[in-house]
Amino acid sequence: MNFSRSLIKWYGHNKRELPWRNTRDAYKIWISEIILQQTKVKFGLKYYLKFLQKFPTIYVLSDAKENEVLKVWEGLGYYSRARNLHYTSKFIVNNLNGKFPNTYLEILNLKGIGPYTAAAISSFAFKLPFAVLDGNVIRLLSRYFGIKVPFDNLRGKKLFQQLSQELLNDNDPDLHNQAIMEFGALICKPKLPKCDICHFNNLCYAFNYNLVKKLPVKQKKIKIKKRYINYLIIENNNFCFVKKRNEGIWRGLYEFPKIETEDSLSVPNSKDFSKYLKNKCSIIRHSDIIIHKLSHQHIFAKFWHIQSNVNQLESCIKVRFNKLSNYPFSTLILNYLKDNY
DNA sequence: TATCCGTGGTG
DNA sequence: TCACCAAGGAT
Repeated sequence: MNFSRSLIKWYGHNKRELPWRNTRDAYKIWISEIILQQTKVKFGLKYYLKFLQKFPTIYVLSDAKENEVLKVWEGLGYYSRARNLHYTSKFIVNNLNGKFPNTYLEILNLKGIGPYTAAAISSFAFKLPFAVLDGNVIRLLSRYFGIKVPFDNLRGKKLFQQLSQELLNDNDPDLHNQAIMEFGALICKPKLPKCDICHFNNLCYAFNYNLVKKLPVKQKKIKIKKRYINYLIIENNNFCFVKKRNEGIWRGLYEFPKIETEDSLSVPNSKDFSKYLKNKCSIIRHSDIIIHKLSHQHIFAKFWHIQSNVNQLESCIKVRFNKLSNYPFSTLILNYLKDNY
């Protein structure tokens, strides 16, 4: 039995029951694949169920407001996925008569869909012979074949993609792709892989040469920036002010007006405050420093509660405290609101 | 092409 | 505690 057949047989006996595996509906498969990008299955599952409940068809999604889509996505991270999903739903409804494209290249051309997702949808929804290459596949191939080429550069990616495609079972590309990813997720794991019960250990290069912990090889290291942000919760009776982010991290989400400083979180000086508060105001209290860690930056945040009589703020909207939950916020702000209101 | 984009789990 | 990583893609 060849590599692919063995994987598919293992998959048949060991797979997890997941809702997107019981459908050929390209819309549902698309949603699941976008949600699962850089996201653990267990975490993404609840968002998948919530998303399809709220947006059961591509038409419902295309009719929604961006705020609604981001609200459902709230807490999941990588919010451009939600914005692109929304954009592409409109594109398909308006230009493709609501019919999800059924060729690899057409799918690949959709916004938010790259090589991995195009191969996944092509194979799962249409049984087209395109091999997926994700973190699971890279790890498995790297170990099994003893590939020491770093995967996080163009040469490495091409090498792994080609190998992945060569191994593909053209008769069952859908099962093959599911199986190889599931095997990577459950057996050939990043840490403490289950080599003792692995069907392939006798033929696995890394296992035989004690290189399991060294493979795959990653070249680059990420650099982490530090940022210092004071959020101003400006209260006027039952109202406060928020504004929509238009760039950078958390684009499309809402936040309180803020004062960002360079080196540390000092008390904002009166000049900074007066930019926002021309009328009388008083600081009621402030939070401790909250450290919010993201993949590329550590944010040191402080929330300032300010009593004021201002009725409008530039580029801000005025929102009742009990209506804040209608707007999408970052997890950083969400956690703070949850603990303090 | 290097960097940016989130959050939570893991050992 | 902390570095690493997850069904990656856009710019």
